[in-house]
Amino acid sequence: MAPNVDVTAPRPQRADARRNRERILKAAAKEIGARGLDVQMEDIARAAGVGVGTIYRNFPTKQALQEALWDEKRRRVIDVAERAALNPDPWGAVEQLFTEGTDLQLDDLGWCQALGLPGPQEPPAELRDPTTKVLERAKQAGVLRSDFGIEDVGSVFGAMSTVVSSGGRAARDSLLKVILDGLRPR
Amino acid sequence: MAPNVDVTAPRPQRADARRNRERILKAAAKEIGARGLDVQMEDIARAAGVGVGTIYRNFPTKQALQEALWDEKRRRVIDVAERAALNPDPWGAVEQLFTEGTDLQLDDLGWCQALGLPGPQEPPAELRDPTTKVLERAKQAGVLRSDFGIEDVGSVFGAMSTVVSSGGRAARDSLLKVILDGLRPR
DNA sequence: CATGATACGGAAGCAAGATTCCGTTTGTCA
DNA sequence: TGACAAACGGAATCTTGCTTCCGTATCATG
Repeated sequence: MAPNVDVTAPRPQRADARRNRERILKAAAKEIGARGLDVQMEDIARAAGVGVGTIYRNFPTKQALQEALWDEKRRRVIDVAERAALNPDPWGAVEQLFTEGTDLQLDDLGWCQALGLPGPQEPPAELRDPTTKVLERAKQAGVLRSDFGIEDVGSVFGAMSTVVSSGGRAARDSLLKVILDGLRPR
Repeated sequence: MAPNVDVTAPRPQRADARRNRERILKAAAKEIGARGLDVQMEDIARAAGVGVGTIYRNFPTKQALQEALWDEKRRRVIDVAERAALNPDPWGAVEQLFTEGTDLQLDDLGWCQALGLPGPQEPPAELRDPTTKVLERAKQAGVLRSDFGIEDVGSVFGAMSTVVSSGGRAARDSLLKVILDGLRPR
């Protein structure tokens, strides 16, 4: 037997192909972030400097391309939640969670639109756990209203996404101020 | 000259046509309210018991049909604002404004979606005036935070629309409670 | 640098849904 | 009730934008 014949091993991707994949992701993030979910595949291709066919060689559908962007985004959202959970100040952690969380919405219209759509109601555990920690700790410390649960966090981000996408930073700041005040115990 | 020849007078619409127009509006409100903005013209036609052609004889485009629905909706929203302005309790008026305003969103998915879209930023005077009155009176009485302006009212309704359309009444209740608390002065 | 495998561009193909069109039906009026 | 205009239904058409396909160009290896 030839021990090195591994039938399952596709040889590595060509260098230019890998480069193109990155360009596509970057261009898609930029275009969708700036103009929203309904930018056309042609526009993304043009921005990436490739043909549409090249996009489809990397991502089977437009939806799959978006999903790839959300994966990346999800990583950043989880990062925000984890860093907030490390904040020693219980109320500061809450503020940080929502402020930095909505910062991620500010320059990404597509993401804001996607948050409005009926998506998966259950966030992944990596996101839920640190978020729960922030809430519980704040309630324990008596700085967060006790009827505010993990599922309301999604509501707040959903709500903010609409406001951010139509009113930008200024609208975000005003409404977030109101909501944060409303989160203090009565 | 024949004094009764009025060239600008189209003779009155046929009775069945007027009936159909009403049916279409009612069916459109129901379908769009239940399934959202992207119900198909065919579905609306079927629900109204007419052919698509009949819809187009009354409304030149799908957009025009929606606009007709929003006109009706706008009347109800103005009504809410006017009644709130009559509420003798300054804070009660604020609560009434937002509670009844979001009640209008509860059974109308299409309207919620439309509120999320980049629409006209300036509300008509008939809506702005009573709303301003409610806010000013509440600020005067010291029961509303002073940095909350008329333009933030739109933000709140936009925010709520997303929450209502994905979380229904329960989500509306939770978030509205938070926001109303946040509207009290610090 | 020759050769085969990979990857590319973008025109053509398709699908979904809005809108038009026209032969038929129905209401109105004398 | 007969005649005509007004309305109707819904198949055909048009539009828009995603996806596929294939002839050509580029990379990697001996």
